[in-house]
Amino acid sequence: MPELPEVEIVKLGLEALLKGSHQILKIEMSSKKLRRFPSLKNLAQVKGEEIKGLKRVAKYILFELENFYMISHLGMTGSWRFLEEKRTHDHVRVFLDDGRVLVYHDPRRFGQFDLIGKKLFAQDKRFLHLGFDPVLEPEIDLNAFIEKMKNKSCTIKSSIMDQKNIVGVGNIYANEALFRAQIHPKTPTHQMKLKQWKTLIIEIKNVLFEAIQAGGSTISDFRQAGGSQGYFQNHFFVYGRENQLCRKCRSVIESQPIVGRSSFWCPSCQPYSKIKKTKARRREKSIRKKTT
DNA sequence: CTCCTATCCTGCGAGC
DNA sequence: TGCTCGCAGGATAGGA
Repeated sequence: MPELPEVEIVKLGLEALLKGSHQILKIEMSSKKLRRFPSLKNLAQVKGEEIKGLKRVAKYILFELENFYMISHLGMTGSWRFLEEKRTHDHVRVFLDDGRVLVYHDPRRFGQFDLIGKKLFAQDKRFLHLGFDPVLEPEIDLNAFIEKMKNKSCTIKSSIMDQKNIVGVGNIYANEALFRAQIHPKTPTHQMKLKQWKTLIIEIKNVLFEAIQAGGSTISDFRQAGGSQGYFQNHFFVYGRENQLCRKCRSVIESQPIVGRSSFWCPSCQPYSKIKKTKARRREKSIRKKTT
């Protein structure tokens, strides 16, 4: 479950391991399909190109080559390692001119590996409608942002996980940021007050920065580019803590899926009672009636 | 246009 | 012990 901090950590690790100039001799793909994979033509054309540098765009890692971008998205279980031996679920092998082989491993294959010509990059749908990056561009026009969000009926949790609004926040950090900002995850987006938005954006930045400092969060699969673990999972206030005591007020942490994703909150730090009856809540009630 | 749901995929752990 | 089943979730296609 790599989110912005984990992707940033992987990118920094790769950057360190790829210091100096490196040429790509060839790229081998496994026969199993990833969410995205390059055309045979691009795979052939990329031979001999040099890796000039790495960038993170949202949850994507971009290897800047001479004429291409090599695009990596870790999906749920993706990881990069320098390895010789073949393992199951190794899907991409990038052979470098110094003899090393950079291997992309991804059991669940939710990830992407792609090659795209630099000229086509600007119009690629994956990168066209991205929201602001809380780490790379921490200063935003708050009024314009709130204006964009004010008519949204969906929950605040899905709004901050929507890459069109803010990039890099996934399920874990959405839960954690909402706890820190003392906002219930089911709050309808249009009900958010100016002060709540200010606090929430600050807490999103805080939690992402702190997670990067801790080397990311290692939940089952995540590994840094060198294979080591992150430690931020030890600092979760709510994620995965259903029925445990709130670290701030000792109330019992609640959990329930919200738009299909597991969600956790403290009922007294993030009270639901403040929320007025809304379309969203009425709809939820009618769904409950149907299922009982 | 916006909103919302289903889908992809494998490993793991709970329950019997 | 060994089996089945449900869940984990980022992005996206397609339906309402």
